[in-house]
Order: sequence, then C-alpha cells, then structure tokens
Amino acid sequence: MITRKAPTALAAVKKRTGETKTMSIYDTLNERQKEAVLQTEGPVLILAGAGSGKTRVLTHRIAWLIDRCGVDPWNIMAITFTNKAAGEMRARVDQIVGFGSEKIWVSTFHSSCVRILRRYIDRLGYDTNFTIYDTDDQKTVMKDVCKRLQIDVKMLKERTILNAISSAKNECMTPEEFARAEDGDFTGKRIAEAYAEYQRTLRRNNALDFDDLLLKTVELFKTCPEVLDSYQERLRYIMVDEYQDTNTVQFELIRLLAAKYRNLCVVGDDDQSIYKFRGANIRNILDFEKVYPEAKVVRLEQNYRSTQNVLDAANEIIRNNVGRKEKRLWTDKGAGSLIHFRQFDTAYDEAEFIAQDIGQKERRGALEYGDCAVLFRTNAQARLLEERFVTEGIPYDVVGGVNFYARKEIRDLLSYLKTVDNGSDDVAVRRIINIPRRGIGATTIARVQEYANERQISFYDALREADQIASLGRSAAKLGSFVMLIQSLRAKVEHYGIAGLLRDIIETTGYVRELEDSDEDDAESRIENIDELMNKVVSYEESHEEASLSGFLQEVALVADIDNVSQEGGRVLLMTLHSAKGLEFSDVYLSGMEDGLFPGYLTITSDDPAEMEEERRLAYVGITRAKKELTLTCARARMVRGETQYNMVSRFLREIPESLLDHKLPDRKVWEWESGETLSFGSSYGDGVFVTGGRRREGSASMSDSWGHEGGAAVAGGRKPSSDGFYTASAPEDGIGQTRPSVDTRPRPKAVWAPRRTAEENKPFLTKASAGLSGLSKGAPAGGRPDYEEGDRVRHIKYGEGTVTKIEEGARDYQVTVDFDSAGTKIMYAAFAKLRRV
DNA sequence: CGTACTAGTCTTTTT
DNA sequence: GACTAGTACG
Repeated sequence: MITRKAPTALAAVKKRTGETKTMSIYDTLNERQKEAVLQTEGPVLILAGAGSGKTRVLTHRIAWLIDRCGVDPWNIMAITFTNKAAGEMRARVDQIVGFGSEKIWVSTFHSSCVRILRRYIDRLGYDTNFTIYDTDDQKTVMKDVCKRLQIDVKMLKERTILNAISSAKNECMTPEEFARAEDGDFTGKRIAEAYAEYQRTLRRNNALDFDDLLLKTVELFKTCPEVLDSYQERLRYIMVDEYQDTNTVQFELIRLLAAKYRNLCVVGDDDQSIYKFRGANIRNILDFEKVYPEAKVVRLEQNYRSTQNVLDAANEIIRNNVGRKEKRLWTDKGAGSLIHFRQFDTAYDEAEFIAQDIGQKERRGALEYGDCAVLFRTNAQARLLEERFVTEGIPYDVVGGVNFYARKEIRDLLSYLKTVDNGSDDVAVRRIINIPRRGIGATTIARVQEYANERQISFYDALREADQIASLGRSAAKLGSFVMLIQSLRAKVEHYGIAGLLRDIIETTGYVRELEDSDEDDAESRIENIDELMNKVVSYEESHEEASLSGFLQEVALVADIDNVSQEGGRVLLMTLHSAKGLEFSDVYLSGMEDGLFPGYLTITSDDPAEMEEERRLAYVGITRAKKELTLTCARARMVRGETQYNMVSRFLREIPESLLDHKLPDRKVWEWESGETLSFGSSYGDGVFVTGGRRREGSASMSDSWGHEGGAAVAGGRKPSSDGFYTASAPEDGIGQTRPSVDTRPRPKAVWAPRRTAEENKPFLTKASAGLSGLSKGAPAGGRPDYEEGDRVRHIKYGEGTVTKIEEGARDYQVTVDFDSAGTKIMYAAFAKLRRV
C-alpha cells in the first residue's frame, strides 16, 4: 500500500552564502501556500486569488502527500474542468513527484465519470459501450421528441427545452421530480413530458448527454453502495480545482466520494465564478465551511503574475460586488505601467488600433506575439479583429467559436466512424445515410424509423432488414447498398486501423473529392479540417498502445476547444473572456469595453443584481490575465446583429480609479467624435445606448408608408419618430432602445436613445435628439454610398466648405478625404462626418 | 427527391 | 450580417 519514493522532490540549492545545503522544494512556497500544502488531513478550502500560485500549491501538496505522508499515489485524485488543465496538472505533478505519479487519478469531471461508467453503468441498465451525445446530437433528438409529442417548436423551442432539462439535471432532478415541481404551469408540464421522452430516447439509443455523465455517476453511487465504497477506498485524498465553477451534481459527486475519509481539498476563487449559465453554483464555495464545519480555510492573496496597477484595477472593480469573500490581491512587483485606455469612433478603428499597436510593439521588441492576447465578451467580435490582423500580417489564433468537432465535415466523418464502431447510435446513422447523396429521402427514413420503433430495434438494425419493410418499395435497394458499405468497412477495420478506415471512408464516399469540385469558398478550409482530423487519428494511434475506434471516439467526445490551444505557437490569441480563464499573458487587450456589450444588455436590464456581479467577475478575470501591460479599448459605434449600436464606455471602466489610466475617460454626458462633432446627453441620465439602422423588411408594405408619418404607434416600446426623423425614447418599459426586428424599420437610419436606469435617476428620458444627431442619418455605417462624389463641394458643420478629393470604400464604411477651404485636408468616415452636398 | 429561395433567429459566455 | 430551417417548385 505504501510506496515510499526516492527523494526526487528534494533539490540541492546553492545558498547565497556559498555553502551547499539541501533545501526542499517546499521552502519556495510562501507562508500561506505552505499552510495549504501541509494541511493534508480533513477538508480544506483554499481561496486562491488570481495568479496566486494555486496550481503550484496543488502539485506541491500532492508531492507532500506522497513524499512526507507516505500516501500511495494510487489514493490521490485531482479533478479539473478542462482536459488542458488536467494535462498541465499531470505534467507538473510528473515533474516534481517522479516515480509513481502515473498512478494518481488526474482528470476532468467528465472523463472521470466516463471512466467510472464504462465499468459499472450496466448496473443502471445501460450498456457499457454507451455513446456520448453532444449539443448537436441533443438537438436532433429533441427535434424528434417534439415531433412525437406534437410540441409546437415555434412556441417552445428545442433549445429552450434542452436548457431547462440541462438545468434540471444540474440540480440532480429526475424527470419525475421535474414534473412534480412543475405542477400547474402548462409550458412546464410540456417540458417535463419532453424531458421524460428525451431520456427514454437516450436510453433506447444507449446514449448519454454531457449532463448525464455526471448525473448517472451520482445515481450509480447512490444505488450501488459497494461501487461507491470501492471508489471511496481508492480515492482517499481528493483535490478539486476551480471549485467555484462546480454545479450541484458535481458538488454531490465530490461529496459522495469524500464522505468516508473527508480528505477533501478544494481550490477556487469566488471572484472568478463565471459559469452560472452552465449551472455553476457559487454557493458551493461560499458555503463550504457550512457543509464542512471542521474545514481549514487558507487565503492566498499574494499575486505572482501582475503588476500592482493591474491588481489595483482588478481589486477596485471586484469590490463593487456584494456576494463575495473579502480578498485583496497584492504583489511585491511594483506598480508597473499605467493601464492603457482608448476609445474609438468605430469598432473598425478599435480593431485597427489593436492590430497596429501589437505590430508596432513587436517590431520594437516590446512584446512577443506568443505572449499576447486580445479578449472580448462575445465570439462575434473576433471577426473584425481577425480582418485587421490579416491586413497587418500579425499571426494569430482564434480560440473557440465553433468547436472543431462541431464542424459539419468533421461531424459527418465522425458519424461514419461511429456507425462503423457501433450501429446503435441512431443519430449518427441517420446523419450519414444520405451523405453523399444516395437518393434516400425523408420519407424513406421515416418509414424505416417507423419499422424500427414497432420492433423496438435500432435504426441501423432496421436498415439491415430493409427488404422486409413492405412500404419501402424500390428504395430498399439503396438502403441495402448502404448497409453493405458499412459492413465491409467494419470487416476491414481490424486490418488497417482507424487511420486506414478514415482514409477508406473519405475515398469511398468521395467526400474530399466533392469538396474539391465545389465552388464554395470555404471548401478549402473544410479540406484542411479533414486533414486535421486525420492528423488527430494518427497521433491518437501513435500515443495509445491499444488504440481502438471506440477509444478514439470517446476521447474526441470530451474535447473542448480550449484544450487544443497552445501558447507556444508564437501567435497572438484571440478569445472570449470565458476562454481566457486560467491563462496569463504579458500583454492583454480587452476590447469592446462598452455598456451594452460588456456588460451586455441582458445584464443591464435584468432585475437580478447577481447577473451584474457575474459580469463584473468576468471583467475581473479578464484584467487579471495581464502580467505587464493591459490595454482597455472601446468604440462609440459598432455593428451588432446587423445594427449599428452606439455605446457608452463600460461602467466597469468607471470603477477603475482614473489615476491608474493613461488617458482620461470621456465625459459620460458628451460624445466627441473625431470629426469634431459633439453629441450631448441630457444632464443626469447616465450612460445609455443608441441604436440605428435596423433591418430592411421590404415585404411589410403596411408599414412602409407609416414611417415618419403616423407609424409611431406600431413601433415597439412606445417610441415615436420625432420631427427630425429619429426615434426617441419616451420611457420604454424595459429601458432598452434596441429596435426589434419584428418592427418595421425603414432603411434610413434612426437613432434611439435608451438610457441606463440608474438607481438615483429614473425619470423620463430626453425627448428630443440633439441637433448634432441628425447628421448621423446621412451615411450611417449600415447605409450605402454617400450622396456626394469625388469632386463635389460639401459642407462640414465645423470645418465649413471643401472639396471631396477621394472616397474610399472600407470594409463597411466609406472613408472620405476632403480639402477644406480653411481647415485643410481631413480624412473622415462618411458615417460620422455628416457632410452635406452644397 | 433535390434544389433554390425565403424567413426567422441569433449573440453572452461552454464542459 | 450570417447561418439555418423550412418551403415552393422543378
């Protein structure tokens, strides 16, 4: 049981005095960290602020347990959220523990559960070779369920139902419990029915979704005490990373595992809890001491990552949150640079600045691409930045967006692999049965499905009996050849391995050939993705002694995008704030720091103050990624969902003391555009947002004449077009000024003023847009070419008259160069210059 | 059965 | 604006 290992953890260190003395790795820890490492028995809560060396503490703690306490590595478990974190943990543990480290159970929640379920799930009536459904598969299943239950997906969307089911599962609720809790409410009842039917379908397909992996493990532990006991005996020392992100099922799982020995050490930072939407329950960390009254609590507040200025900014922001454990990060590194702040007219300017700034610094040697990241709130913001990075020739990688394994071509090929591996995955079989086109249509598929349902067999098994299905007629032959194809692939797997199988599939289906012949412009990148998949197969086969198709598919099912990110690529990383958690960079750019974007509308208008706190934590996470330089940027105008939004500076920026910033924040009541225009807001209305443009809906003739005349009544939120053609808000209930797509909006831009509802100020808002505003209508970004040409005489409100010498079409807007009679030559954006032809 | 066009939705964040 | 699902038509 006890394996004492050689003292690899001890390092000989040369002291300053010159004498050589044996000193342990533990001496490099600070007092607090040491405390956390040495407290090996009983429950421990480590409140680890950002950059306070928590991974170091965890790995050293593991080493200590093995080295000094004689704990068998076999009895230790370290659990994380992402494969990447698990991999890093594993590597660092290997480094300091040496012999025996491979026996430590280091893995994610999800893969831990898969590992347990592969062994024991038959006790719950599932087959141990179950398949794992991802979000896409879930939707396919739910679509079917809705059809069967005759749920109108227009009233109740699949996604909504799935979200409700996911929340229920995260709270450990069975369909029966869910149904009981939802008595009365019609929608709730329907969701409950859908939940039950969905679960039945999954079971029939021998499939589990992500949430089930956790839930079924808990269920297994509760119904089979002997199984639980065997794991309790094995996993005597449990460590959980990112504990603030655990949800109720995860909490329960850990609670069960640790119930016998109670050696549970959780590490987390309540200020970095940003996954509430995924069911994370911040109470798990806040109430840890209530659940484990004997818990030892250690606070790690010394930060080894950032400069004091960065930390001060983060501290000042986060202290506006109420529901948190008081902490204050500090460093002995010194103040460092001021935090950079810039505001731009448009999101294009912002992106351009970031790309150029990074390029310049790199050329100057002030920055390395590989140690630099640009962060944003929503994935959609990446595109603009990408464009700029391409033009500036800066190497970059975008993290996230569409997961590699969620791409169509990858899913198609994986479905083939799944079908060959195991025909019971109906979703996979049905996905590929007509890829490439085999003339098998919806009717045929429905008939086969019907046959399968009647006989309680899988879709694939029904296909094999196609000639028995009378209703099929001639189509049966097509199905027969599909089955033949799969069978022959199956027969060959043994011989040529997974890579060979994939190659064969690509060959016989002509998948790549079809792409090569297609004139779609993303065909090339799809082929690249397929090559990438092939690489992954090959490297899987190389790194696994007993590579199997099932093993590969299982591994692939639990991969997240962040898992594949390398910081060693020498490329700038573009990603969401969520993806950035756990990473650090010397230079960090936080873009889109605007009210309405970050924090987003939904948060601003929410009645639940907890949402704003979560958003603030996200800001905190973003800022604390920076080691040295932090640049915060925002734009006055940006396109969001095809509409131009005019946003004020993010309230989070205003929570940073001005003394920490290199540029003053703009006055929140006046906007000054580069053209010299100013736009002032009513005195005490706080920050707000303008939205212009809106979708052109040509079909709705009933509205087309009403705009600017009597049409106001049809506009949502009680807005009316004012005399100068702009919608101004007359106290919309929700405080949002965004034009709704359901409302007819004429092509010409209009602006809507929607103030933030402040605690102190909730009176009617301004009713008349200021004069300067009207100019915005002339060539708002969404609009077309300005109504003047090169050579035309124009008048600018500030610079007077001049001649247009150049009009350049930019990505979205027109850049106009004007020779002014008295003010000289100016280059400006058509959208904001508000030039009038004279 | 397949294609081409239209309408609607989306954008918060993801294991 | 972009993507997707749904529909009309060949």
